[in-house]
Amino acid sequence: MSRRYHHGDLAATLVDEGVALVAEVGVAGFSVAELARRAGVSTAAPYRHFGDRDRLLAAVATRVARELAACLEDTPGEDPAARLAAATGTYVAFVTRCGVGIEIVYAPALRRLGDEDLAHAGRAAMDVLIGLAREVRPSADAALLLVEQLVALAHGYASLGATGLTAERITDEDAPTRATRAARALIGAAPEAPLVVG
Amino acid sequence: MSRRYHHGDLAATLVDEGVALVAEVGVAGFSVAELARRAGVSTAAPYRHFGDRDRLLAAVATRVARELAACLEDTPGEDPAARLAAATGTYVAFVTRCGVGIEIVYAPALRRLGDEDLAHAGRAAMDVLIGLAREVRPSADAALLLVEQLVALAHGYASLGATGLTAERITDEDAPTRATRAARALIGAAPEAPLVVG
DNA sequence: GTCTATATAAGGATAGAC
DNA sequence: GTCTATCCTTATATAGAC
Repeated sequence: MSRRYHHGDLAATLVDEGVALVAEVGVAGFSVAELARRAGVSTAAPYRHFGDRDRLLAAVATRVARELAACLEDTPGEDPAARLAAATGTYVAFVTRCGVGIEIVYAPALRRLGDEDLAHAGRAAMDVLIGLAREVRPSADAALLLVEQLVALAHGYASLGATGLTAERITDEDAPTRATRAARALIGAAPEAPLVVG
Repeated sequence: MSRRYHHGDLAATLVDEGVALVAEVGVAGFSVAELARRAGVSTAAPYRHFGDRDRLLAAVATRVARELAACLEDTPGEDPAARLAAATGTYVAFVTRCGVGIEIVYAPALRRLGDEDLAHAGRAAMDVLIGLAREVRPSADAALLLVEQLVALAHGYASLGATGLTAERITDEDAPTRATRAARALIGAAPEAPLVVG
């Protein structure tokens, strides 16, 4: 029996393994060579399916964004405010687990590609949060501002939790729980009217 | 007149240029080779002053942490709460300008070195924020929790501002201003009692 | 579609000359 | 203390065989 591997769909395998690779080494550590190694093919093989490194990474990013949107959508909660706070925690948990968040969609190298699928997936993920925010903030502008604040908060907790600023920690809660707590405070705070761009 | 450059203190020059290099290409883009090039010396020269790449980066990180502490200390404001909110904005402005924030102190590669100066500089920077927080939160635990939340928020705004999630932006304010606004909301929110680690 | 082999480039690090 | 020269590793990407 041959040790040779027949890939029915190497492209799909590469995206699957790519998500796992990013989860392990982060976006910075992503490399076509390492990905090929894990998929059990030569370093040249991926280039038959994706023109270059960035297009392959964009495909991985699209998959990640879709999984993120699905996670956010599944977040439970008793009322809209609770769901939104919990979704912030879900976001942190997702980034902790997957090594990357929504910022991959806006990575300069990938933006340059103008990938439609990627842009759409990124927008879909944000739309989940915006939908929840609209239920706790009357105006559309206030809802967007709140989402911006919560995403910043979540992104920060995800980064700090990973690198370990938590040497300063004062509780035994994990990063997602602490992010949820902070989100609750922010959601509960009285909204200031944002300036609308003229 | 000789084109030859005599460095009275190459070590100091390397740290100076290292800060500028990190500001330009980020921590990920930091390289001894590029730094040597900018200092006008061979790629071997830095290794006479710093054992390896990480020790050189640690020296740069220490300098960055000290500059950050100085920036935070200089933040003006009418009262403690206003100063703390403004300091959050200052942090975002610093990271935008210097390409890195307090997380460099906790980078795994550098933590492994156990560099005393670096650890001290990092703690000093955080102590500025903790000092301000203690003026707006009665308990030490609540103050630490608030600092954690504000640093997460600042870190998130700095990252998103850089990568451009601001495609979603609804105001014409810059990232530091928006971070200050969010910080104000968080500081104004009623503190929840944090769990103390047993 | 996949492989082998190769061109090209960058970086970390060391040995030994000066 | 600094340079030149070199080695080793890693990665992107392509050409041509199978």
